[in-house]
Amino acid sequence: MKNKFYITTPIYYPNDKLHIGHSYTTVAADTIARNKKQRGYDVFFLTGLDEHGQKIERTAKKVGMEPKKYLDNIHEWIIDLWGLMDIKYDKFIRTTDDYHVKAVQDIFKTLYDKGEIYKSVYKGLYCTSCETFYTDRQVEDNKCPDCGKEIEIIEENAYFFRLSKYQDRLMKHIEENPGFILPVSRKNEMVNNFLKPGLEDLCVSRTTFSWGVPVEFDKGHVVYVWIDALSNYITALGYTSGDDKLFQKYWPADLHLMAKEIVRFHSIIWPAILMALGLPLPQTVFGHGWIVFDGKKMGKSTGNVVDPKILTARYGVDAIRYFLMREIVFGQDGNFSNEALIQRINSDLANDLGNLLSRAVGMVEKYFGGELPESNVELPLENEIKNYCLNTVLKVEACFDKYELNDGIGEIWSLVRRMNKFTDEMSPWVLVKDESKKAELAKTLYILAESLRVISVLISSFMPNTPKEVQKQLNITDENILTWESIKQFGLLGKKVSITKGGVIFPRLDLKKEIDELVLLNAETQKNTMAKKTAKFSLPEISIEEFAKIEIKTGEIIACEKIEGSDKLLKSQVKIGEEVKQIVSGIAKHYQPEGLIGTKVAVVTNLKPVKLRGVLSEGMVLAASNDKGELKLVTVDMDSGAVIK
RNA sequence: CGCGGGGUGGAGCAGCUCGGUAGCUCGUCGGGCUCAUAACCCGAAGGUCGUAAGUUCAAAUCUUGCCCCCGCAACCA
Repeated sequence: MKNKFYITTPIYYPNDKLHIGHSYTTVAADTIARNKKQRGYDVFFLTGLDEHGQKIERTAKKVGMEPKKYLDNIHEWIIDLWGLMDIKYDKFIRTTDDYHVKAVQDIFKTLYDKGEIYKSVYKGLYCTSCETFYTDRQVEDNKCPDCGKEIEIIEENAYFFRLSKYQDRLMKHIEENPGFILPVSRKNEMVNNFLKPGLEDLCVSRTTFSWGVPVEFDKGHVVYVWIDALSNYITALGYTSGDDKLFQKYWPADLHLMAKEIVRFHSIIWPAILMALGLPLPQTVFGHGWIVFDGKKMGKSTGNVVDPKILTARYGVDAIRYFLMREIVFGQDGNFSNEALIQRINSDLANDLGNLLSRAVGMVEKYFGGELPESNVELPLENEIKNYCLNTVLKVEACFDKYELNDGIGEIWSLVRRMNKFTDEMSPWVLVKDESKKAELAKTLYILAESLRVISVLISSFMPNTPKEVQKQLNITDENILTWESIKQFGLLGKKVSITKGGVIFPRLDLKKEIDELVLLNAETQKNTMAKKTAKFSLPEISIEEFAKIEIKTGEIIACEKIEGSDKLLKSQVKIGEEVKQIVSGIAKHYQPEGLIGTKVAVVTNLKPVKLRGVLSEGMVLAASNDKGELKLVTVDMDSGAVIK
């Protein structure tokens, strides 16, 4: 009986655009899944989309689409991305899928019937933007501790989950199962920050929006994200549906993989829900780190968004997957930079691996016309190499089991280097000159070829395509010697090896040239997507009457200064005809205050005044900005006070 | 005291949970080789592990204080 292995990524929330971080999680999960599969586990790999909630509802509205339509577009885009990244999931769940909706309703009802969920009146501080309630202690100055916006006091009927009840059991479980939350630093964080201060019951329904799973027995209530999204891990397996074979087989999950910011939900709330349902808990919740770009968090405003589609198109999926899994210590924050990517490709893939294949195959062809004869001599180094290969396989297994992916790859690459060294130690180009050393020569090349067989299998979980090319050049067709078990034996490659020299698998890249190209490509794509986006998601039409409500006039800036404590805001006095208005604008990064004096700009004059950073603003200065973060004020060569229509 | 991450040879990082010879990749310098993708192999230089104090026979690793960098969050009318 094979062991099963159930692995999940979070279901991503497509409110904002997905970025390389999501690819990172998914690639990591795919790599682990492939490795387990290779090693004979019966693997089930789940990923998907979290499609409910107020933010989705709003975003869809903003772009003038039905939520479902909006989500369908995104869904398509992601399926395409995962295809490009060679992600082989077993199931893709969407929380809008019928079976999920039904199962969530069942779960909610069950918990309610069991008394795990109770109805109560919530009177509390609520942030509409974050869709979150906060306690008195968390809120300061009437501002949301998370987003800083105004907090409203809301009183609503809502359902609560008895989270507090599970405090002790959770604590006990975490202490007794050291592998439950990984890495360990994250476990400590959970215990110290959340469990020790004490858990409060959790509000699990909402009446403030409707885009979600309705609570069947109480119209107007919608199941909130905790139960809706987290339970995807069991509903995807058919939990509560008529057919729960998959659930019986695969639950509990062996690994919930995610980025560190959502470890809390998975290590506290989710287990408590499972306890309430009387279900076993997942084996491991693993929180990996974030990817930063050139030391800075990536973002649209900084123009450093890494587009996985561009990168895979240019360098191939394998190179990108290799880089992500190799460069970043799994579990910690890591850096992504174009330089590092190119250097990795050059040194590891081209120089070490590609070159090893190239020189080995090249010599078989050059010295033996592509057909390696059988050789029975034993080389002094043979045993050492054999053991090196075997040990590497075992070490890689251990690394994968501890989810130390980058270390695992490191082990494989020391084998690659060992083989390059072996080549030098044997110096086949010297042996070839001595007719009596023919057998040693043949054996040397055989060992090289055999080690490449082992390497090709070792790398296949994170590089799905390269092994095929290696195996093609070595003419390996027998699937039996490409299994994980088979590489625990050295010498399975047929005694007579024939090779087919192929192309260079990883060409060396010109660092400077590539960096320039990438910057260009990135800028272009961003422009394109931006153009597409505005075309697709333009604002709804308005009537001339509506437009007429906006009063725009020319105004002359007569004074301007920076606002203390803000790096973006300028405060200007603008003369509009006879009147002077004070206007605050977010242009400090683009203009020096002194330079603006005398500038004639377009001003919206009938905007409702507001306070920004405590400073009154009585209008809006118009400016044009593009996706590169450039900004230019709209200037008008007319007397101040002229009406713009 | 908003939250979080981090300060280790020129660069990027590992090691820290469970104290005990400071390790890896890149770069630099010198050498070797010529099968190979100007690649490969060997050797060398280079670190008081941010700082101060404490615990200890022993601290990069544990404790405490301080300094510095970064990300998030906020203002964009």
